[in-house]
Amino acid sequence: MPELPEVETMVRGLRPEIEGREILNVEFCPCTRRPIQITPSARMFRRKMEKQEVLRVYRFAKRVVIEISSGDSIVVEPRMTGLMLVSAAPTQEHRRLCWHLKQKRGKAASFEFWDRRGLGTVRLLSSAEMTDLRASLGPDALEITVDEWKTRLEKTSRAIKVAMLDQKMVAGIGNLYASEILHRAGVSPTKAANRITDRQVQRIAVETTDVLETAIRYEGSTLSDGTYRNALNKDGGYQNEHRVYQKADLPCQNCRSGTIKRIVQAQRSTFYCPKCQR
DNA sequence: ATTAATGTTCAGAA
DNA sequence: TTTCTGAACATTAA
Repeated sequence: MPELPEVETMVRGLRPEIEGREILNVEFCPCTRRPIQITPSARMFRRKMEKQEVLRVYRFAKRVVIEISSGDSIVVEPRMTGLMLVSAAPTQEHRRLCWHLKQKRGKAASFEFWDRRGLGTVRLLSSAEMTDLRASLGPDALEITVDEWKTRLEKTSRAIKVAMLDQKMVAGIGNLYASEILHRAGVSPTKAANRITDRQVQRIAVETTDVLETAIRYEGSTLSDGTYRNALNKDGGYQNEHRVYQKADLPCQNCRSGTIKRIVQAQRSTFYCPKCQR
C-alpha cells in the first residue's frame, strides 16, 4: 500500500519520463467498472489538461502531484492499491486513467493511473486549492524536526501508533511503516503520545527518517498481495527488511527473546515486540 | 459458501 | 473539542 516511500518511488519513476512533456489528451479507460473519483467533472478535467505541459512532478505526503503549465495541479491519491505508471499496467482491467503525451524519442508515450480496488482519487486543483491542501496536513515525515514531534505528540492522549497515522499530526506515515518505526525506536505502540519521554521522541524522530529513507532506497515495500509496484511495474525490495510487519509469532530480531505480537488499534493491525518496546 | 482481513481517508457519532 | 467507528472498495484466505 502506497505510503511515503512508495509514493516517492512512483514520483521518481515518473519524473524523468514526463517532465517537460505536453499532454495531448486524457483517456478515461472504458474497462473501469465504476467511474474513477475525479474532480472537477470529467469534461472539465479533460479540457483543463489537454495541451498543457507538465512542469514538475513531486510528492506531497502520500500524494503524487503533477503541476501543469496552467498553474493547476493533478493530485493523485493512490490510497490502498493505486499506482502511477509509465509502463504496462499489472492488469488491463483496473486501468482507470491514461494521459497521452506528445511523442518524444526514447520517452514514454503515456502515463496512467491503475487502481485495483478503486479507492484512489484523482483531482485537478488550482494553486489556491493546493495551498489549502498543504495547510490541512501536518509536516512531512521527512521534514519534521524533533521539536515539532515533541510539541505535536504532547497535545494528544491517543496511542502513539494511532497518532503517527494521523496525517494532520505528521504526513506520510502509514500502517506498515508506523509499526516498523516504533519497533526500531523501542517504543510501545500502545503508549499514550503525551507520555512518550523526550528520549523516546528523539528515537522516533531518528528512526522515522532512517526507515523512510532506507525504504525509498529499496523502492518501497511490495507485500504478498503484490499490489504495490514502482512506475515501471517492478516490485520494491523493502519488504525483505521488515522486522515486525506481518511477522506475528516470529521471534523478535532485536531482543531475540521476545515474540512479535499482532494487536488491533483503530481497526488496523499493529505488530510489535512487547518485550523490547516500552 | 460465507466471513474476515487488508489500509487510507472522510463523515458523522460518541 | 477530541476520539472513535463505519463506510467506501476488490480480492484473497480461512
